Amino acid sequence: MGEMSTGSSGGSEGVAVPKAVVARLSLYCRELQHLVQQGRTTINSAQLGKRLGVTDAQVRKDLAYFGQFGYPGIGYRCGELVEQIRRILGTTESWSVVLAGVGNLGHALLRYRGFADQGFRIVAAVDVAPQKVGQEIAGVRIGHLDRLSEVMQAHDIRIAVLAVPAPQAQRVAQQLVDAGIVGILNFAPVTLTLPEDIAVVGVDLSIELEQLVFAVVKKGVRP
Amino acid sequence: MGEMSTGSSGGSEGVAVPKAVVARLSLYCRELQHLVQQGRTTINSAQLGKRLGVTDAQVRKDLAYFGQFGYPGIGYRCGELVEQIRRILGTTESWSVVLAGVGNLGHALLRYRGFADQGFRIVAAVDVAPQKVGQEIAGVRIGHLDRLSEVMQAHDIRIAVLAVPAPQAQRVAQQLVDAGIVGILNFAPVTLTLPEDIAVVGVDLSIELEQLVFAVVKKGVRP
DNA sequence: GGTTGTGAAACAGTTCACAGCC
DNA sequence: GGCTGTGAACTGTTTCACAACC
Repeated sequence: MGEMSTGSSGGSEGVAVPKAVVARLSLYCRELQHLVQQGRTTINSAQLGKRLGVTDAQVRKDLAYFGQFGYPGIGYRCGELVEQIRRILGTTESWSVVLAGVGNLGHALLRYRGFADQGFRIVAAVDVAPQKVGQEIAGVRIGHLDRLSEVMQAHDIRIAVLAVPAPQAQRVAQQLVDAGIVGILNFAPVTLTLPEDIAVVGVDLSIELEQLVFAVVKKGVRP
Repeated sequence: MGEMSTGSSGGSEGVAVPKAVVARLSLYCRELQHLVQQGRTTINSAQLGKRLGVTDAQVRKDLAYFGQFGYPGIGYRCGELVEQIRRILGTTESWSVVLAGVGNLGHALLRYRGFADQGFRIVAAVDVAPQKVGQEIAGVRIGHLDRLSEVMQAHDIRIAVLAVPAPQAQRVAQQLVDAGIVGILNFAPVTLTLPEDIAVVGVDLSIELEQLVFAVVKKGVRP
């Protein structure tokens, strides 16, 4: 579990950044993009924080992990800060993504417009069902899982979205890793066991609902 | 907001429970359910923790917030602990859910089997598009957003899944609250502004990918 | 033997408050 | 005047380590 104490290799930042800070960075970025769309040019830490339910000091501290982006007496320039955060997150350039598993959810993810807006492009999909392989959905051709390596090399893909049924998830994840994938967004309701150098972010829709139910029950509500 | 009282057994919560603890509770529960399916009857904190990447002490401390569920020398009985955690989370009984917004994502959520497995039932859906209203998908009738109150009362619904486009999200969320919804699982990429007593859990698919990209870039990978 | 539950210690994250800057 | 960036203080969370128990 504990690694990367000596902040070397690749990343330009020395100190370890709390995971919670990175999560908030995405929220700041999203809110700032909305502000830019509305034509707003500057915002201060208190105003930005209030919109997201965090304190002004928190906003400043979070950003201070990565540099000095504000202007004393003014605040932050919205457009400029969006670019800086995108640079920090690594989303200034567009990322090519492969989708593994074109079921209900995979199908919806292929058509989801939100990804493109943030610089993500699902450029390929793979599945094992013969009736799906060869099809094209939202302009994306579905290949066979066994041809994964070819697909990945053809499109220079590094990260994958895993949307296969739970029983297949571990096996397919391993195939993704074998083919060279270094990051997986996992929608299957299982904990993947993979090499430490593979990044995994899990999204379990039922768990999100459970967390909501707990918050609701805490307030005294019952089904 | 909590007061301490209640003697010992019969677990009711007095102390504030960290959000992170509740999140892990869901993970424990999911893993335990898999274990039960495999026929396993007991597990100790170290084994359970290892599967999820947390320490044994963490597992025990998390559970200790809610009572004493383990057996010294043995560990935890899987089936029993699943029930206890479900009781804590409030998911022993089935929850009825309304889906607001039957686009790509909403469509997939209506068909998603994972919800039913965890005791969630999307029993109604609402939208505003005339060609969608009146349709039936996965056995769920789509009603008009304006008839929300009737739909909710008919099915005794407390919580909602919000899957409308970003520009409509705040307005529709307000309508949900006005109709009596007390918890919202929000898939729209916006921060909702709602009364404090409304529970909101946000899932932004692009943000999840951003977090994955950051983790990958940290390791030295580039698109 | 093995394992839990839990105070105490250690660590991490957040808030405070103010110097410095515009 | 307004606001950021940041060390120091504080709060919350995780880990340690051991008595109690099976």
